[in-house]
Amino acid sequence: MEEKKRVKIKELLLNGQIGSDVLAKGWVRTRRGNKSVAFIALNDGSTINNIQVVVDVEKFDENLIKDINTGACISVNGKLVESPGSGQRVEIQATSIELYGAADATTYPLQKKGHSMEFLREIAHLRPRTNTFGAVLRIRHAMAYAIHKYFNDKGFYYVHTPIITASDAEGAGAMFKVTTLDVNSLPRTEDGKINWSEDFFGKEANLTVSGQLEGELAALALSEIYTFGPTFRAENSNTPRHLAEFWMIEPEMAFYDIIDNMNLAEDFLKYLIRYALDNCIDDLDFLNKMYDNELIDRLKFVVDNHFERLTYTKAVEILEKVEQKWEFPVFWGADLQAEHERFLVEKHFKKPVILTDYPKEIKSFYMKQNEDGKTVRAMDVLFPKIGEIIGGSQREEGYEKLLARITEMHIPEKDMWWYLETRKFGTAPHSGFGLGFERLVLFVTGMSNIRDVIPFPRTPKNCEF
RNA sequence: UCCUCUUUAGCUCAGUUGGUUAGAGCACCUGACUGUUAAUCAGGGGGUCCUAGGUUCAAGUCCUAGAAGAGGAGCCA
Repeated sequence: MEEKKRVKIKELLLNGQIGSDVLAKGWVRTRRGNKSVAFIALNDGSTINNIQVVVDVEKFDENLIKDINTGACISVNGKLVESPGSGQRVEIQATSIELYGAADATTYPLQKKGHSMEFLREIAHLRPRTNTFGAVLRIRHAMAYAIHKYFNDKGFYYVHTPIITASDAEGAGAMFKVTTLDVNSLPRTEDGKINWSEDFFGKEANLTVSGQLEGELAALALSEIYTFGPTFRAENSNTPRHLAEFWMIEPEMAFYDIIDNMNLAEDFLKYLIRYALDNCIDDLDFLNKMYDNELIDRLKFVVDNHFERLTYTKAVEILEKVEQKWEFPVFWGADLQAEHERFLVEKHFKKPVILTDYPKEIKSFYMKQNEDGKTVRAMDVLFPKIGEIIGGSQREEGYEKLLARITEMHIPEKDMWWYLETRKFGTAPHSGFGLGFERLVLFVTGMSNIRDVIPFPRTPKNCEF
């Protein structure tokens, strides 16, 4: 007998030929019906849409049909026919069904009805089988693919920066220690401090908080590069926008000034959102209907409008003039708080905003200093709902100026020797930025909690699965 | 880390001023129904009221401590 090939449900629904014999495999979403006919909604993850399998009950073993309930995995042979019922174009008239795995209805935690996001987080091993997580995971994949495609098409090289690092220089946040020492009996030096020279790397090591500094090294050789990998922050942040383990995209470009950097960031974000609209519309329609009925309009709005660009100084002027009580005072030199950023994006400009030229005191040591001596060429891209989605800057390429900042900010020069050498030998103007991948997926899916756009969220007090 | 709220059936929740045997919808089980669309209809089973201690004749309900979850803030991406 000829072995039939499984066809994905997405393909069957899109291009399935009426009258053809087909083989479909997937997980049962629901089973409905009566004594003589059963309807099975089958999903294999290739699309948010289910295919309807119609079973003439009398032709099948009664016990087999009984076991085909929500969560079961089956293989279906049958004929693809036009559906007489409304709601679907085609359906499979089953001729034989193989049960791969039953799912005991009394203990299977997923129901046909919706569940709360909180409950689904407790069963993260099963939540990919829900419509919502299927949609989110497909969109997440599409965004990862589009990121690589965008940069590849522009001639950027994908550089793998280290995940374990000995430098703690960027100061982006608290780090996770990496060690093979026996924590119950740590080796000590004579003055009682931990003797890291006995550890695996012979010195203190941590999980990276950013690949930027290493990315700069590559950009000062390959011109245009990007990193895309996991990063780790040991901050005790309990918010819907923070994770202890998250993925970050960090392009770094030689010969780009701050304007080029902004142009790239805006074009990049619009490209990604447009890609989602062009390639994930079924999933977006579902999310738009179930969670956020302004989602698609908001995505289109971002694609169609210029991001508002203004300096920090100008933003402070606007905020100072506004008749509004702030929880945190606004004055030149203060870091802008969430309430201020939200006001600018959601009330004042009503569109994405790029703020530039922040006071140097509130920004990192590596940012290029302006001639005014007070500000640096930083840029933050602020989005509605999620706030800062991108942070970036033109980098300080002058050796003396960089060294002065490092000294001022009490960063150990000996740890930064390799970074400083790029300014000593063949330095070049260059720029870059960081995009939090989950923040992007959060915006594109309209989900409200970042724990629901990554398969296995790592947050304080949570490292299950 | 700070502030606020929440925790009762598998899930989502109600539970009055502290008072008899703890309530609903959905899910599940049984039955009915020859084309369903989160199918429908009838019946049934199902409880460590988050944990520990306390007040009281009596605690799901009041008090204290703790745990977990959520929202806001800070930190940031």
